[in-house]
Formats: sequence, C-alpha cells, structure tokens
Amino acid sequence: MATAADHEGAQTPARSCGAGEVDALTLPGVQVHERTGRGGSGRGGAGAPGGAQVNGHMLPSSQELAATLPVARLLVDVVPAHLDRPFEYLVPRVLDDLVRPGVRVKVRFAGQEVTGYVLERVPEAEHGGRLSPIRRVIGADAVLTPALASLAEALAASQAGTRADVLRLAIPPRHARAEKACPPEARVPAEEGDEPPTDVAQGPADVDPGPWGAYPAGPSFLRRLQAGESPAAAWSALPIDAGGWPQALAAAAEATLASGRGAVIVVPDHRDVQRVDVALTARLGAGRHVRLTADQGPQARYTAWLSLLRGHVRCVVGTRAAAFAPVRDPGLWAWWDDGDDLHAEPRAPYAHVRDVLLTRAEQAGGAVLTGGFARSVAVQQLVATGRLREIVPEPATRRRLCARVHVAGQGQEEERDGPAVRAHLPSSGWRAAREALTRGPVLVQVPRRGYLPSLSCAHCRERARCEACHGPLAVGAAHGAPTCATCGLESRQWACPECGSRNLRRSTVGARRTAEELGRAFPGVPVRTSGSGEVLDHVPPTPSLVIATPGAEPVVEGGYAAGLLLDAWAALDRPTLDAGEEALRRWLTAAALVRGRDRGGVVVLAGAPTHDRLPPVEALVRWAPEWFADRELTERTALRLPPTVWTARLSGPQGALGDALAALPAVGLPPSVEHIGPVLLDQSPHNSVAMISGATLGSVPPTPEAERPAHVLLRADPADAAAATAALSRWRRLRSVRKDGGGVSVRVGAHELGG
DNA sequence: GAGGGCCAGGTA
DNA sequence: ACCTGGCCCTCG
Repeated sequence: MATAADHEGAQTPARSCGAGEVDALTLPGVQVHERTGRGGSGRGGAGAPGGAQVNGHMLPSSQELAATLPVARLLVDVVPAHLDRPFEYLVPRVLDDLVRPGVRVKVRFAGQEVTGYVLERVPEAEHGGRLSPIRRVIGADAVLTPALASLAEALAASQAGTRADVLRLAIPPRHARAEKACPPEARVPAEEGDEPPTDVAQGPADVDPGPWGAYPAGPSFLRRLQAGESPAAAWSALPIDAGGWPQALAAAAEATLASGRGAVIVVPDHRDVQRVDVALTARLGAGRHVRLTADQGPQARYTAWLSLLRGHVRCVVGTRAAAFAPVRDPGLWAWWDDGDDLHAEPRAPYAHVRDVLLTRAEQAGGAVLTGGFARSVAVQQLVATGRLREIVPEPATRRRLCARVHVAGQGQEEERDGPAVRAHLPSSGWRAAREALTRGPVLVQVPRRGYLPSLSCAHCRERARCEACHGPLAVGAAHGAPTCATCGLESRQWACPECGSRNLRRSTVGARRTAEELGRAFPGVPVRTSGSGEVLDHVPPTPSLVIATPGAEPVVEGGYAAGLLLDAWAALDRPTLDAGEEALRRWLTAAALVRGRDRGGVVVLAGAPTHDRLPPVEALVRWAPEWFADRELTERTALRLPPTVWTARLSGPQGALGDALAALPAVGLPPSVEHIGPVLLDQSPHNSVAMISGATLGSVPPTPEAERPAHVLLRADPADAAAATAALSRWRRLRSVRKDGGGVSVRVGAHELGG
C-alpha cells in the first residue's frame, strides 16, 4: 500500500490519482512557510513564475494553489479549549480534488503535524497573516459530515467542551485496508436501484410487530416508524418471556428501514450487541446491518463505520461510541437500559448516549426509543416533560409475565439454623431455590464480586477500616488476611477503634464465597459463576445454580425457574444519589430473566431492611418501575437534585478551585448558581500516602492545604443552564490560553461529588 | 499544549 | 554585556 511517505517528493500529478485509489497524498516538495520567517514577508521560492497570490503574498511555483477556492477552513485536532475555532490553510493544486468539506487532512500547526477536518473551502482568507499549506489528505472520505459537525458543536456547547473532544470519540482512526475493502462510494449510489427492494417503503406489507404485540401502544409505534413518522417513546420492557427486547429492537429497526430511513441502536455492553446482532440478522437477513463496538479492532471498526458513512448499510447496533455512527437518513435513535452507567462516556466531554441520541434526533429528525426493564429518573423526566410518550404493558400482562417477588424476612419468621443459614441465605430463599431446582436453573445475584469484599466489627458493626489510611478492609481469598482495598496493607492485628473488639464479621459476601457456600447447601447441583473475569453468555436450561454479579447474568432459554437477589442492603447503602434507582435497575434486570408468574417463576429478595419497606423494594415487589421513577423525580425536584437542576463539577487542588469560583462571575456565571464545596476529595488516600511514607522515610512533608484535591459542585435552575455552561466554557478558554488552568477539570452534568 | 519572544532581575 | 526565569501570546 502506498503510504504518505511513499509519495514524498514523488511529483505525482494529481490527475493520476483517482479519488478511489488515493490513500494519502503528500504534497510534493512543500517547504516554504515551515518556519515563520523572521524577516519581512519572506516570499520564499526563488523565481516563482506563475505563482499564486493569496492575501497579497506571492507563493512559489512549487506551491501552486487550487485555481478556485484556494483556502480551506479547518478544525484542528488539538486539546486546548481556546483553539476550538477554524484555522485557515492553503489548498495546493495537487490536492484540489481531494480537499472537500469533511475530509481528514494533516497540517502543520504550531510546529507540529496535526490532524484537521475540512469545514469548508473559501475564495479568500479572513486571516491576515500568511497561511500554511495542507500537507496531506488522509483518505478520500468526508468523515466529518455536516450532521456530525453540528452534533459536535451542540455537544461541545452543552458540556463546556470542545468540538475536537467530540470528534475524537465520534470518528474512528482511519484504516487504509478497511477503506479498500469497502468499495468506494461513487460506485454504490443508493438511488440507483441496486438496493434490496425491501428497503423501499411500499404498500401494505406491515412489519411483523413481534414482541410489540404485547404492548397496547406497540403496534402503532411500529406502524408510525414504517410510515416515516418520528414518534418518541420510553418503553418499559416485559421480561424475556414476552419475546425478548433484542427482537423488539430489531422489529423497530426493520420498520424504520422499511420507511427508507436508517437506524441506530446503542446497548450497554458487547453481550447485548451480540444478542441484538442475532435478532437483526434474523429479521433483516445478512448484510443489512453492522456492529460497532470498541473491542472489534481498528480494521473491522473502520470497515463498519465506513459502510454506514458510504450508505451501503443503514442500520447499526453497538456500544456507546455507536451513538455517533454516521447513518444516512436516520429514522430511529434507540438505546437500551438508560440507567446503565456504561452509557456515560468517561472521557471529555462526558456526554451520555442519551444526550448524543436526543441531540441527533433534534438536529436530524427521526424517532426516539429508549427501553429497559427499569426506568431511569432521567428518562422519567423526559416523560414528564412530554418529550417521550410511554409504551408500557397492560397491568394484567405484566402480572402474568413477570415473576412473583417475595421479600425474605417478612411474613413468617425465618428459621434460625439449617443449611440456609450456613449459606447465608434466608430460609425462604433456600426453600424457593430448592423447589425451583427441580424445574430448571436458579439465578443468584450477588452485589459484589470477590470473596469477602467488605468487613465490619463483629461487636459494634462499625465498618472495618485500614489503620493506616482508613480504606475499607476486605478478604481476597479463602484463607487470606484482611487487606486494605485502598492501600493494600495487610491488617493482621486489627482492633476496632470504636469498641476495641478484635473480631471481624463479613458485611458483604462476594460471588466466589457465595458459590462455595451454595455448593455445599445444594450438594450435587452444578454451580456456575459469571462475573468480572469470566462472563457467561448463556447457560443450559437444566437445573443448576448460576451465581452472577450485576450486569453479568447469563441468559437461559425459557428463563430461570427462580432468582435470588442477595444482600439487598449492600446495593441500597451505597452513598450515592442514585443508589435506590441503581438497586432497582439491577434487581429488575436479573428478575427479568426469570420465568413469569404464570410459569411458576419466583424471585426472592434477601437482605433488605425489614422494618419499613423502601421504595425500590416496593417497586420490585409491585414491578412498578414507572411508579418508582416518578416518585424519585418528584423527590429530586423538591430537593433540587439532578437531573431536575443543572449541575457541574469542578475538580482540582483546593486553592485553584477557590480561584475558579472567584473568577467565574466575571465570565458570566449567573449569580443564581449556587456552589457546594469545595469539599476535600477524600482525606484517606492522600493522607495515608503521606503517613505511610512519613513513617518509613520520616521526612515527607504533608500536602500543602491549597494543593489538596477537592471538588466543587455547581447547581442552577434549568433556566440558567445554558448561561452557566457558557460561562464555564469561557472560563476554560481563558484558562487554557494563559496556561494557568491550575489543574481544574470541569464536568457538566456530574451528579455526584465523588467519582 | 508547545514553542518562543520579551521584559525584569540577577550575574560576570 | 550576558544569562535565567516567568509571563503571555501565537498557533492559520
């Protein structure tokens, strides 16, 4: 393959490189303007007969420019916020044909070679100074489509980030072999009639509603998709008994394709991609859709991405980054399980899949569909504001197809001994499992992986902490010593600082230990585990115990006979805003894999507080995710908690945060914006490092007060959100130009002080 | 973010 | 007269 370097100085006439063959074309002999000459106008090359003229600067002949529109405005891929604006470059004549809006190029910027994206070609420069030439074109495809450009602009604005941040997530690295494998776009025009005829909306042949038949509003949603309309829905999915959510998403995709439009489906993890992929193949046949995941490798990823960009394929299923997929004429934006934190992008600008898809729907049109067994508070807010309409099953359908839920420890007294207690199971759970094992597999969800992830004082129940750093103590293996999860120090002589007791008790039991114990409680029954490390996709529908951590529950044909949800309090006790929401989501996700009530399916929730029934527990028992989400939304509105208010988090050294707070009003932060903090990030790890090393080395100075890491949470009414975000954006630009950001990072929409 | 110019203050 | 460091600006 000819690389850029191969072309260096080769004097290749542009004409000999048909667009289809060009990988990367290097401008031969570009030398001038490499250095910003110190003296005068430095009109370089000697002679320069027939040199072009731009802004009064004569250019040498080796630099002959495109005859028309010799200037390209580019977005350069650089980090600093104040550089998020167009820069102008010259278009050499040899690159004239290739430098089109959206094309990826290489240019010299601040002395380095950087990637740029062509925004437009213009007749003359706005910039007064001299321009550098574009050095190379990276692939002939216009990767920055107009749709993507406006998406990047909107997302950057709403997250106080930069367009380059967005594009880094949205446009995969170019892969030349993938480009070759995917036939050039010129030869596959969508309108030439070589598309499968089913792609064209035609006549009465309605798409088979499949699982949508179980929802009153389902079939009409599909019909509207097929008719080219753009409904927007929050869908409460029934358990797998009702046909399976992957099949439902595939049906929605088929209806959309039948209207002549494309579809984007985003799911949390690659197991979900696999399942939707299978469903799509079954619905659409082979070759009508592509997958897009982070783990598929550069070539496969770019091949899939290009086939969407070039319009060969109109439907995609993938994980987070697939939300940016360049599907042509999009008609459906769908995502599954809004509450799964895999949908939240961990890199700047931190946009959630929901933000990305809703923004795209607003900009490009198309239907919106978000489904799940649970309903997140964020989705409930969209329902409450009328952005989404509900698709929910009839109560009777739900009662029939959802498992019966029992909360252990309620009603009749639980037994105090026997095999159940030894397996730290409530006896009702043990009985349910024993009975269910005669009919099929039993799913056991344990909230945490590992062995004994956390320990507490056997006497006063105070959480056991590391003596050095106050991190949580845990036991990693069957006979291991308690070890700090934060600093790794072994604690062989632990004593409770509260009551002096030297005995530890487990407060959470991990999957491995549970597997051991259950194996003993149910001799002869095969035990399988699925969690981090080894995640099982499927298990056979034969009697077995399947122990899984949340998100790793294997699917079983025909559903589990029963489900045990252990250590409920551990899920509820997390000190985060969304602990209840997240607990319910995890329980419902597991419970949805269990057979419906009509087929004897039962779910036992163990370890929930018994004195009063918490809303997430009640919502599980009643299988009422909408009720819970609505209640939670009401409560957060009253308490001014996100997502009902705008929030942003600034993180960095305490001193720099103070400076930032002082500077923000001057760049337009509305006075109504409150701030909470600065709050010191956590005393323990940093102190512990100082303490431990101080003890051994004797001379490590403590972290200066101003340098200690901290957070500030900003909070504002939704009405002030745009102004507040804009102020943060301006502040970032100012900071980055002065190089005194002080290590403060900005995250708009961060709900918690932690993390 | 990187590189460089420019001014202030110190050093030979 | 020359070196060094900090500040601030440009980058097309």
